[in-house]
Amino acid sequence: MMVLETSKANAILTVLQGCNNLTRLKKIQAHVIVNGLQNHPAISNSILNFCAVSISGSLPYAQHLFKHILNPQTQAWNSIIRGFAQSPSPVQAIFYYNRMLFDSVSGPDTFTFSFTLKACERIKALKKCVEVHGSIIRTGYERDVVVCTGLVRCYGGNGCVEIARMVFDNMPERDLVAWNAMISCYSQAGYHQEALRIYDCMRNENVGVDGFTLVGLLSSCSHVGALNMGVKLHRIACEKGLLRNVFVGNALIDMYAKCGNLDGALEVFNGMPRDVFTWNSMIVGFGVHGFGDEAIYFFNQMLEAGVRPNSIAFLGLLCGCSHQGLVEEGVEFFHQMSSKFNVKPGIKHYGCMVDMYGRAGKLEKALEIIGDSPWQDDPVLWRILLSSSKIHKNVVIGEIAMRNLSQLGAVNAGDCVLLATIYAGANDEQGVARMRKLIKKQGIKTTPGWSWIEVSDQVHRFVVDDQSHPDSGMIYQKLEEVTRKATMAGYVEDKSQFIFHGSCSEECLESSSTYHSEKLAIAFGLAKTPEGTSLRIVKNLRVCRDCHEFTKFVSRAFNRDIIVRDRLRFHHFKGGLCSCRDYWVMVIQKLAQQQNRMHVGKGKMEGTADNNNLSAAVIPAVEAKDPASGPSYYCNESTGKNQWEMPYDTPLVTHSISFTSVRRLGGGYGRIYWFKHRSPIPTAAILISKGCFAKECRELIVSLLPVQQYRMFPVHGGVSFCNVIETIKEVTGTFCKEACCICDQLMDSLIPPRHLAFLQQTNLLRWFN
DNA sequence: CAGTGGTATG
Repeated sequence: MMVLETSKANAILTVLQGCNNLTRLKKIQAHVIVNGLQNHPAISNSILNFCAVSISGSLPYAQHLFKHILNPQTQAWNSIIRGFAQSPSPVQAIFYYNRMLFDSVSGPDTFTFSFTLKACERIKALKKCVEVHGSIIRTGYERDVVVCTGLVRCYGGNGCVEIARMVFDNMPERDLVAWNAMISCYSQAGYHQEALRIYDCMRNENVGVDGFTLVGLLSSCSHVGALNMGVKLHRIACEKGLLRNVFVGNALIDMYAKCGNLDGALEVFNGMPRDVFTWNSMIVGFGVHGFGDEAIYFFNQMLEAGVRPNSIAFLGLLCGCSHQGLVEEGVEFFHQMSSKFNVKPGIKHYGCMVDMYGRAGKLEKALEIIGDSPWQDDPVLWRILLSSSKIHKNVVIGEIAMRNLSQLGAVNAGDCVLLATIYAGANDEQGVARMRKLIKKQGIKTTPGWSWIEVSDQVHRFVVDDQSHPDSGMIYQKLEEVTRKATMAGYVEDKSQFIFHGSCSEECLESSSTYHSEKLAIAFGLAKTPEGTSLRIVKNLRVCRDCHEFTKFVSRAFNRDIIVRDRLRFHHFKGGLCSCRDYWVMVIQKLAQQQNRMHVGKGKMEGTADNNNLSAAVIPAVEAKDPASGPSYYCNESTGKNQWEMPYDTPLVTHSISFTSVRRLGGGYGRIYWFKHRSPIPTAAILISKGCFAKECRELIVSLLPVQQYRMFPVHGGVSFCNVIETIKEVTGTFCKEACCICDQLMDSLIPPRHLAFLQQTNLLRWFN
């Protein structure tokens, strides 16, 4: 009999392995039940795992299955956590993780942690990550490579690059994935030099290189304009046969385009399979170089290839049109966006339009665009208009733009400079004086300017009047020589007041800035590279007029090609001329001071970061309500509030708990857990707070507690769950899971109706909001 | 029985 069952079970397991859709699965399931194997651990796990994890599975169904598992084992928990971690609502993974820690006899293992960390990373739950980290250490899994890699990613993704690095450094061994995680962490956080630097360490450890490594490194190369490094990576990609990897190819295209080498980009493009990213990289690449025609060409090719353009394709397209002055085409594309391609224009698209009209001198039209856009309350568009007004010396529109900026409380020094320049152009001394006063009053707040230059695989960064470079002395000496030669070639230093010369670089505003960062970078580059090679410099701001002139003459005097990528576009200096044909004077700040970062995903970020805080967690309990399985909590979708579905006085059986929560106590969040020892009357309680309970709150809580034994417990990230468990042991004298099962600590606003009424009567509700 | 990673726009 046993043998027969085993062979049946094995047969079913084999069929399950090949299962690829839900309908089929349900048939197999029926078969399983017929054979009485529904409690076979391997089979039920396999079914659950398929439903939770597979693309052709079904998470709700997995949840349903999970609910009916009596004592889910670690693997079952893992399946459901993993399923949610990769789902559109990773927050539920954390919900299950918490329940696992509290409700389950099964403890977490390395898999649990790696799935949970993935969820933390995706929803940016830093505090939860810290806490999981605590649990990892406590359970002794901190030596596991995969778990640590998850931690590195999670910390990195939450902006804690240094912490990520610490975890990384403490790992007993690091595999390729771990290195890749560290590289992409640096790269995505904008620590490009570090990303490239760590690659050197990596090479010493013989872990090899794969597509992931290359993508991370290439992304950093494009940000800092490290073409030489990029070319080396290109070679490695060739050797490893990775050129047909779309990710690598796309990263290469982007790198070549951002480093100003469009031929290189084209070459890669021609030899690889393509996806949307590929096309976008080309369109954007040509667009930011001001090659509108080419951008349009690639756009049309993309359509022919049957790829649907998305908002980024249009951004590149409009940017190209705007720079090349293709107003009609740009307008046409802008309209087609929504009418033909069903892509909703975003603020950046509107920005391009304002810029396009503004640049073409159609300022009224630009004003109209802003009026028609949903972003009138955003300073960005007004700032673009202000810049356009400057190009065309239009005082009236300039003042309109400024008025709007000031109404939005968004005026900054750069704006004042722009308007002052317009006034100066109109010989309005008073206007200029007004702006000067305004700048003074506001205090000049500028983005510090810096320039990057790559010299023999090393990226060097300079700021204004930088003295921090080890070769500082040499650099300044060289700069003197360079300036002398440039002057002999005809360069005249333009130290006159920024306001009268249309410079729009913020760097010019920096106090008595004698040596802008790019001059230092140029001097350094000239000193450190062989004659005849070209210099590539990347700036975070626009090139100022003086530096632009300077670079022109340097390129002639030293017979060097100098390619400067500034915030907005490329300048190819050669023989005393610049590819932008001094267009830069007109190329305005446009997107330079875009602040839409603030708008994108604002609520989301703030909301989740706070909500996932451990004891404060407001993670919605979205467990589907299943009438068959008795009272439950659920999240009311329409109000977003968690609902209490259990009558307050329901006598509870084992595995249930009476629970109430108090929010915002003493400046933190609080929570009370009541425990039952197989009896409907709570025998002990634990009060948990993020900080300390306010005295009056404490009194209230204690008066509400139907128990004699209680304990106040401050919670700190990283140890909280363990603290709670320890405390349960202490308070109850034993650690009996059935007796003291904490249910759903996450339901913050879970206040039973009767309790709520009481709170309203006593005006105590304010503590809950 | 299982697990970790990637590109374009700013």
